[in-house]
Amino acid sequence: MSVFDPETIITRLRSRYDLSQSRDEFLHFKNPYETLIATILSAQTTDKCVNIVTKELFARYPDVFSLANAVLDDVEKIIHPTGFFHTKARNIIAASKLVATEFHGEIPDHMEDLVRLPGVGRKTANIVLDHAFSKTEGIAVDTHVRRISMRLGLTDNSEPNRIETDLTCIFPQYMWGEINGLFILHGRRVCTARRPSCSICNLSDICRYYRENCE
DNA sequence: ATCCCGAGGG
DNA sequence: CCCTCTGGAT
Repeated sequence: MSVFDPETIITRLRSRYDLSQSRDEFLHFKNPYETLIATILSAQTTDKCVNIVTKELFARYPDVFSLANAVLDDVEKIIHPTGFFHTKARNIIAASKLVATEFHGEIPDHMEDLVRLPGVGRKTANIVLDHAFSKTEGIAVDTHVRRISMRLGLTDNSEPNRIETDLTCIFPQYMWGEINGLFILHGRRVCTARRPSCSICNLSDICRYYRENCE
């Protein structure tokens, strides 16, 4: 058995984290429109914050067409607590306009199209595909996924695009969505940026970082 | 003080 | 590769 056996990694993380529970808050959005906007807003902030502002946002702008015609200033006021409010407000309005005009009001369900929307990078697109369409097309590389992948020794690259290539090569497609969520939870709770809790980590025996720093 | 379930631009 | 945009949580 290879030390990077995907089954080993996913099985051990599954035994530690309940993914269905932690995703609940994020999955409650009714349709792809809500999921897309909420995901764009969720950059660098918490789910709780996004849940609060989207309540008012979606009450006032229930679909792409209403948001496409929204006044920038009004949107900024509503989403202010999420941070980066100016950029985010411009982006969600511009993205709605693009969806309304070029995609007939339907949120695109493919990576190439989603990434064309302002404010949507590969990370956001992956989450929208996974949550709104159940079509995970890759592994969304955020800081947690990046840190864990490099510590375990799954990749030597530091650039997100290349890390994603390495990970999608190591893990079979049906694991992508789950690996994503599990790595993020593990990164927040155990494999933290500073002072990782290696003593309670059940991956330490196959971790390069642990071998080189903690043994 | 430091970090976050980022994106866009230089 | 670097920087900036922002607020909130810890």
